[in-house]
Amino acid sequence: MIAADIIIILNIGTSFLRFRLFRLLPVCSNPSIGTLLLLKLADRNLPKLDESLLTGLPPFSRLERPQIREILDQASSRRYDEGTAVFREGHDADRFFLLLDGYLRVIRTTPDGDQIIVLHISPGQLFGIAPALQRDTYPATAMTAAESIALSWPARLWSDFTASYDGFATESYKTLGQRLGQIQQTLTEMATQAVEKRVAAALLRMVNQSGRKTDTGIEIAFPVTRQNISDMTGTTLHTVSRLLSSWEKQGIVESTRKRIAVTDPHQLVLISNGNG
Amino acid sequence: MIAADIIIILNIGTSFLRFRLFRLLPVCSNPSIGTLLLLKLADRNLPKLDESLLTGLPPFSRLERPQIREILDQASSRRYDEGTAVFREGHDADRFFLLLDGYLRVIRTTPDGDQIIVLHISPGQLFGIAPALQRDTYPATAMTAAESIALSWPARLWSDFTASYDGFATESYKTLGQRLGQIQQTLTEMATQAVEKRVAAALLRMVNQSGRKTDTGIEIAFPVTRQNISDMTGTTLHTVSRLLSSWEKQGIVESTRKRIAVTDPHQLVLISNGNG
DNA sequence: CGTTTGTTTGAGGAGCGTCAATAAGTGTGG
DNA sequence: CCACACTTATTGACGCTCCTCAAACAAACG
Repeated sequence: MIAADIIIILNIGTSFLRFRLFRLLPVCSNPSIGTLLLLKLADRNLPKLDESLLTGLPPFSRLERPQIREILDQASSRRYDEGTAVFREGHDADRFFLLLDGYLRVIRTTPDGDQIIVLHISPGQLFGIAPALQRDTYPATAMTAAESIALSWPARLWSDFTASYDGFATESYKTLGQRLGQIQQTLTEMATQAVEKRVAAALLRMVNQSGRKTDTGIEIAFPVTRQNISDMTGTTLHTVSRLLSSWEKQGIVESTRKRIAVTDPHQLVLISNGNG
Repeated sequence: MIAADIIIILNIGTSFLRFRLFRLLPVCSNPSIGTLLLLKLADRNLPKLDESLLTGLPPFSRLERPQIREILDQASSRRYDEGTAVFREGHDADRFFLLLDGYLRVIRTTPDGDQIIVLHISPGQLFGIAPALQRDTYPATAMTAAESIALSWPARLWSDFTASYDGFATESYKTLGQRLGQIQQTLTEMATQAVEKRVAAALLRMVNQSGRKTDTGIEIAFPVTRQNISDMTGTTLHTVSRLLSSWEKQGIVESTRKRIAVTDPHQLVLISNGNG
């Protein structure tokens, strides 16, 4: 599979690569050696980015190709290794971003060092849109959960974009609204549900947002540690480990180091609803 | 004091009343018999609402009087008794609102009946701005914590407002951003801090947002029950009651039924920071 | 003056965090 | 290729917070 990808890429060249990356975006991204090669290219901005990169995405869906061309010409693209920060809480919010490939965690840190994961960002989503909310600093840190590539624009372009491009503002605020709803959802869970339900719900959320099928079940498409899950649910890695062990014995999940697959999602839904 | 208010109102008539309500808005609203009388008037829409009602408020601060006149002419005003819902979670988001006087709680309810208070809304703030985020239903319930009065407009006007009035969109999204930040703050607290700190922080937030000075300390300007506080902090009314009792013995707070005053805010800050 | 709503306080126990020790997997350098 | 450091995961023992259950009291309200 991987070998085939490489050969195709080398033979057909960059135009196919662009198509391939584009094709991957709307569905769940499946980073392979193929896309990673493209990432290297995009990293240097060598090939002009293709319009098809953005055509399917909500903020740009109503735009014509020339407009998308304008937008892309003003974008910088960059690759980030796993575990690096795209921007940090409190820093000047001078750019806004679009995740092309990979996965991000949005993280807040407390004064005494505890951190919690507020939400995850999947390919195709805008992030770091503090400028849209008239903030001059980012309210949270964006950290890559896997190797990622993102476009970015200077913050001052936000007002140009919303003014010039029909539907850009509309669609952007729509995703913002969804994100707000999601955080509220997490908040109520955190406040009312027992740890077991919260962990089950967190797993389900990741699986729904970025699950990919394997032969035995659905696996989360980016590396996750027990510690990560405890940061999402406000508990400790020990408790998460115990829960996962017990679920593995019951045949609900399978997991190895940094990899978790859900084999019986239905059962997990039952647990998250309290009928465990 | 109250008697004086009534006399003044009856003598001077409605034009002064409007001024009075306006004057109260930018600072902390101090609902008295005087404003309540006005509320009755506004309730029936009898006197045309005065432009000065909106002049000081962020979303309208950059507008000229004729523009504000236009906006007001399209508004409905209504009074709500304490404990009634302005709108409910899941209902059609057909209007957006501005709180003129009173206090609101934004509440989410879980399937099994638990509810949590996501945030409070103070006079002068927009709320129910689901239309701005392209939502067709409200994501939460808005319930009055005290007798309140609010203006509202049909959702379809939102796009008109943002298009026609300079700074309206900017300022609205700014408050939205602040609100998002506040929810994230609450989320991290909920996930990382012990109950005692969360309750202390919740008290401080209410005091900062809507505290009014009394001779012994600063009191929260709207009715709050132990149950309410437990809904904000994800605990039980019993635990809150125990905490308040203990703080009262230490001289940090004073409280009677539905009324809480903080007499030693500094001490409360220490507790919320973990140096209790 | 009875009813409703809000508050206080106690007793008991479970959930889950803390402490601790070990093991398994991963990457690095010689 | 092995030795070593480091990260991640597992599991047990212990005990403190804080929830649950229960009962009585106080304030508001018609």
